[in-house]
Amino acid sequence: MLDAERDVQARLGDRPLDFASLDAISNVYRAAGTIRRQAEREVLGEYGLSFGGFTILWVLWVWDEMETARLAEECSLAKGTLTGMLTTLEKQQLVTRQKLDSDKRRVMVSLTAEGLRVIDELFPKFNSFEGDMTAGLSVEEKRELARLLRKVIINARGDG
Amino acid sequence: MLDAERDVQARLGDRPLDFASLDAISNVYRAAGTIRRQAEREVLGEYGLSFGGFTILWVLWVWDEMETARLAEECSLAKGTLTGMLTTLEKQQLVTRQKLDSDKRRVMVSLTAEGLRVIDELFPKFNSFEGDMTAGLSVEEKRELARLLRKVIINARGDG
DNA sequence: CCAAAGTAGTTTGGTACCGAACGGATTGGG
DNA sequence: CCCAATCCGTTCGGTACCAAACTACTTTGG
Repeated sequence: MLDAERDVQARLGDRPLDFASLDAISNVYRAAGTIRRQAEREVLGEYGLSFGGFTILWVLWVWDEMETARLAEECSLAKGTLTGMLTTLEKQQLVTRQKLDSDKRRVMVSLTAEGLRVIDELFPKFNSFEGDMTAGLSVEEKRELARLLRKVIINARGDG
Repeated sequence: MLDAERDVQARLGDRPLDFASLDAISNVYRAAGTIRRQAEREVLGEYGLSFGGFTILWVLWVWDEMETARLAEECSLAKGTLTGMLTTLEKQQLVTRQKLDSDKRRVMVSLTAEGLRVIDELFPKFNSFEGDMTAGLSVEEKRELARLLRKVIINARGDG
């Protein structure tokens, strides 16, 4: 148990709360925040990328190009947020925007050659960092972790 | 499998990457982001609280009062960030700051009566939301999820 | 046709959040 | 003592992020 979990138990253990859900969801946050900061410091900082910016490059790497609406969805960002981040990435010359001929409201985003070079070099480093973050877990445990989180994600999306 | 996971596999499956770690860590983020937004919309919004602000109130609820350095650590925030958020919470009259007599650089933070009232009313709602987010998981699975995340958290802290 | 409704991305205003620089308070070696 | 190093919280400059208002474009119904 983490110190925090123990203290919560000591302080609130007599209340009619759902502690199993509490610990699970609290730890999702603790994990995400801690990993994010660690990633920005150890891996992304030297490339001048935020975690969000990295995610955009990664998504474009996997899918080649994508319209902004879908990209915002994939990156779990509000569309207004994505606009700003794409502007930042455009200034860094890592992505380009192009209006669609078929519908001039829409915008297609893709990696530049430099963007491709960066994510090609960076992603293996990031993946190795992911390995470090899951050190001590067996492959089966990693899969189980991914599986359980998948259920949580679907629940969270469902009510949206 | 989530669509995103499937597409990654299709696109990068032939590369020498650690996919078990990739899926596990990616899903930690997806889950955290999705839950956070959902929580702010469904539970915290009506109280005018951000997720971070709520976390501060929650920590103070469990520990009664806390110095800023420890509070920042518990909430996974940079100390500069905490200063701003405490100012917001002070304006909302939910917390108070008090310099220590023994060391005038230090600041003790505690809930106001109103802050206590709010978190007392809000936390059960939030805990019920946590239950919704883990619907479909057995108690054992929730514990397993918390356990696996705990290992990740410790790894992430360790290198810091 | 064309106006009204709908859709897509951007702009805006505000909070959250970080790292680095700052300034007051404390502590320790000489 | 004393001042230099250290320690704390705050301030500062900048990005990330959201929701809501806005603008430009497309679709639809009469």
